[in-house]
Amino acid sequence: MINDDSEAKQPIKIKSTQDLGQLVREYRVAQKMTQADILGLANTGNRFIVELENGKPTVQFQKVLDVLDALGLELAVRINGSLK
Amino acid sequence: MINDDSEAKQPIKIKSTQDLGQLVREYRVAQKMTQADILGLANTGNRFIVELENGKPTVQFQKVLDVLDALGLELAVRINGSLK
DNA sequence: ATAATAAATTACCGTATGGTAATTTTATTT
DNA sequence: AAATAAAATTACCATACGGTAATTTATTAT
Repeated sequence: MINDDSEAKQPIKIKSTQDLGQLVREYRVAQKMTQADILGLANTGNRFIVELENGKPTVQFQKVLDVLDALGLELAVRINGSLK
Repeated sequence: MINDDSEAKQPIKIKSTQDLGQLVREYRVAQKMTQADILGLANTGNRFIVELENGKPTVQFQKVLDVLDALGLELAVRINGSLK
């Protein structure tokens, strides 16, 4: 491999629930966690994880926060384009 | 006033929907926008804005993105504590 | 290939979202 | 204080979220 530690450590912009789902899945997999692992930590059902990772637009905000937290991720709001 | 430009330009961590609502309201007011202004831009009803600003946990994710966008804000995900 | 593990789909269904629009309450302005 | 504007509340209600749990499909491992 060329670059062992290729995972970007910078914040990743979330423009859509698609972005969100993709990020969650990638990070979960990178962490070698299963969906079931998260179910327990985030207190949710399998349907939610699947729908979240598939980019469902209507997932509830707090539940997303729970899942992100279970993954060791956090959300931040910033001014458009700042820090690009 | 002691510090005229006191608004932090750094990303603001969102730990809860309370944080989110507070931030949205503060930023909206700072921008001298009314709730009604956002209704149009974000294609939503007054109920949503009120509930969002009041920290309702179950607001739908995509709608939140819409409102943030209308305010010129964006969401980012980062690793817990990175950039603290 | 088989077995085992993980992910996705589905049905059932109680509950809650959120739009609309009218009304009330609160805040701001003159 | 009156008037104006903004924010919040409410009722009505169609839509759909999301838990559970079983089933199916896909992926990984032996």
